[in-house]
Amino acid sequence: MGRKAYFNNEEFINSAIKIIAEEGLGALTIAGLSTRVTAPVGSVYHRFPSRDALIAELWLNIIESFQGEWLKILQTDGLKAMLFCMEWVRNHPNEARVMLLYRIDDLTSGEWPENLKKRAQKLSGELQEGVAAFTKKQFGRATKENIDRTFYAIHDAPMGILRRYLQNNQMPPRYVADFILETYEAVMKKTK
Amino acid sequence: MGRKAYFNNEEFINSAIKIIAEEGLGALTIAGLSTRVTAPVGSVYHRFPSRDALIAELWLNIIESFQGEWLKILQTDGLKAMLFCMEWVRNHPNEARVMLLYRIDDLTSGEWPENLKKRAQKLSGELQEGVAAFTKKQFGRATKENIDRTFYAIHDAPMGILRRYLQNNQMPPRYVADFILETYEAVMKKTK
DNA sequence: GACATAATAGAATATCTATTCCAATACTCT
DNA sequence: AGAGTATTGGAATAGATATTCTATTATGTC
Repeated sequence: MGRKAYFNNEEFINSAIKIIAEEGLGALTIAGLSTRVTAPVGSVYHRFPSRDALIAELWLNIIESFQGEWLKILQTDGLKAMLFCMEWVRNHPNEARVMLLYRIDDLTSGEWPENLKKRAQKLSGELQEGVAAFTKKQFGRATKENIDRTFYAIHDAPMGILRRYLQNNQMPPRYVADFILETYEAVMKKTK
Repeated sequence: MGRKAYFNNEEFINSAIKIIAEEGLGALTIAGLSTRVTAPVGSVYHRFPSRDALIAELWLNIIESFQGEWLKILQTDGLKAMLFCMEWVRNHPNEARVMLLYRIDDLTSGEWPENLKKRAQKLSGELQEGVAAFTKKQFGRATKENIDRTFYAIHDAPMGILRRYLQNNQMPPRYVADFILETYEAVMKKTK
């Protein structure tokens, strides 16, 4: 039933990620994306209702991929979760640039399709829960301050420094791991 | 000689900062800015050669203001410099949002006017020097790793967590100071 | 092989907003 | 007062690009 597809969603998503990572969000035009994939614009709109939806989709893909692994590791080991941030950035430079250098609020403007909203909510919920659970395990009680403390140690601080390298189109040096490790140990001591 | 000005550059700059901080970069249109200031668009273009130039100008104003004080403090005390980040964000919420949530590369697209380029270069140079000098004072030698370490402790880590609150339109709680303080002490011990 | 349909093709359209441009004003200086 | 000019005022223009729309082309089914 119907013609066979030459292209597939992933091609468009991945090319779009590359464009944003390499040339910035402004460089992501539907015409440009089509050219890059050697597809007609119609084939983009055949798959994605709008540019915003395409961007939301790629954003969710990235976050789901990162956060899924990260939370799994976090269930057993905070230290590893923190170091995983660094490895992930090194292994997914394009995705990392999109995730760290842009905020979703600025990537898209209009309303999101319902199904994407759901995915976003799910991600947000899982994040909250995962970090809260780890905080409780670590400190006994998951107060707001303790949760913030945890989030700082395993996410904000590592991502803060990694962002700087990505901004300058550099690969984070290995020794960055020392910094965030020392932070983790200092900030996550028990009995806080 | 000539008509007296109703408006002044600062009005436009400050309103533009507010617009970006409150509604995002995309909401900053020349027509919208004019409306907000109750000025005609001609008066914007009378002062700024282009939207990009206006944005570059407001960006430089913010960075100069922040970095100037910050580096001065850094000359004498790293701990205070780090805490200053936090106070500055609390005291300049709009400017902080622009500085922390956007990167200048994405704010503007075209070439900058020559004079703005100069200002940007000056800022960049002063930053390098200031941090290198402090690193040398702290660790004896300003190796690349030590400079990165310093930068992490007094800038990346604090800004990393502050960014998260700004993203959620929240004021960073006071206890954030504890986190970054503990980080500083752990990461900046001598003899590294 | 004809039909139904999924997908490609890409030209035409619609929209948004930066920028231009030309008057109209109000101020200073002589 | 008149000349010269900086500035306001805002309508008109231009350019970019997201989106629509109407073929056209394959593919599976009967």
